[in-house]
Amino acid sequence: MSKPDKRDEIVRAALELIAEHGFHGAPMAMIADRAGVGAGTIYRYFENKEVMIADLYRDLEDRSFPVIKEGYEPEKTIRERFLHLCQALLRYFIENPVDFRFLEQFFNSPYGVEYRRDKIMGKKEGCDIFRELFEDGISQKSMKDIPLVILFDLAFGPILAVARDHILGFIALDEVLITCTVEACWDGVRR
Amino acid sequence: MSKPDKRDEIVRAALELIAEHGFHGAPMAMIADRAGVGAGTIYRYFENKEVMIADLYRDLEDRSFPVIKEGYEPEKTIRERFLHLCQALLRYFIENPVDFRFLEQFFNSPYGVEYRRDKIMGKKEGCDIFRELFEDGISQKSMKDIPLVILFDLAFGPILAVARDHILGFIALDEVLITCTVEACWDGVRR
DNA sequence: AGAAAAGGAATGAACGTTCATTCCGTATTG
DNA sequence: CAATACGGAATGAACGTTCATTCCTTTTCT
Repeated sequence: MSKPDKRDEIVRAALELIAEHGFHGAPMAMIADRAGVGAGTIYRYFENKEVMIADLYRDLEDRSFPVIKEGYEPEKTIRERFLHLCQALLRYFIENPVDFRFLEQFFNSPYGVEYRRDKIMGKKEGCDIFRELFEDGISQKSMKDIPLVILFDLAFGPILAVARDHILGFIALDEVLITCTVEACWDGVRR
Repeated sequence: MSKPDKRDEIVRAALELIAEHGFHGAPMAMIADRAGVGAGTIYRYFENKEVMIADLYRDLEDRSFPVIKEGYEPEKTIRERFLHLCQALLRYFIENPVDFRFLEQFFNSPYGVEYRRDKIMGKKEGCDIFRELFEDGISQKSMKDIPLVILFDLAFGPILAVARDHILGFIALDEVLITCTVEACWDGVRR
């Protein structure tokens, strides 16, 4: 394929560098360099760095959500759905470390925090499969009856921590450890 | 105005600004300003910004560890010790949001990652109460027999996530919710 | 008075962004 | 068909800003 679009090259380079060095450690000049384009070219595709980061995130959502939802069967039990989703999430992170590191940077930045605020406080709709699952879990009394946000933290806190430690090389996750971790998360949220 | 040492003022100002805006959003000039000192004065107390950040972290450890260990009784059961420690930790974060936000920034930065690498990979000794507790927990078969790092993530992942959400205003933690959260963490790590 | 501490303007490096210019594929002309 | 004109895409040197750090003057302390 002759056409790795310039934009695609920029997106790839930006994701890599931001994942590796954070927003402030990834100057536009360096991104342009790695993408093999001129510094000014980036501004033909993105209004400025801030907008570029937001677009990077949107692209990433569009790529990752379908993968994570793949094979999800809403008819199964709460427990099975939970395990499936958490495993899919953890696997996605392990297989796409650049995406994971970028997400960490994003959600630790002011933009990410604001994004989350909008989502929690109503407005936005996102990967609502999770929300539905947890609401079902509570009303069917298979999960603890505590605020949704805390339930999320109990489930995703460990997933994110474990993914980070794997990617940083502090542990080597295999199938067995993934299963252990996800089941331990279930122990945390189950009633 | 006898006491508040210049150094203390600088530390306070730096902690606040870094907690609020991150390392890159807290220029030395702004720190000097808030501390009520000249820009050059900072360099009489800290060799440079990097060293200052490391010192800030060490100061913070010295202040927080004693508070968290307070009232810890090594004779009690694993479960009781775990609950005590996690509650103390979560309470400390809630009562010292500036410290918490600084720690988040620190551990998301290259320095923090390197610090953690040293600690996990042997060399350093830190708040070893936790390590001891978890090793006891495994050998006494009251905790899951999985790698220590994962056990840490299962316990602290949710604690940190919940503390963050509280400080960002996404939930309002009270005594009841703190207890719920910590007990859910126990459900995650217990055998 | 002399030494130590504090101050803040000066410095130079690094950054995001701009813009005059170049490049290149396509349309137009003779 | 060859030569020329055109226009949007791409470029990267240059700009203005911001930052950490230095340096020299002023203030404070003994």
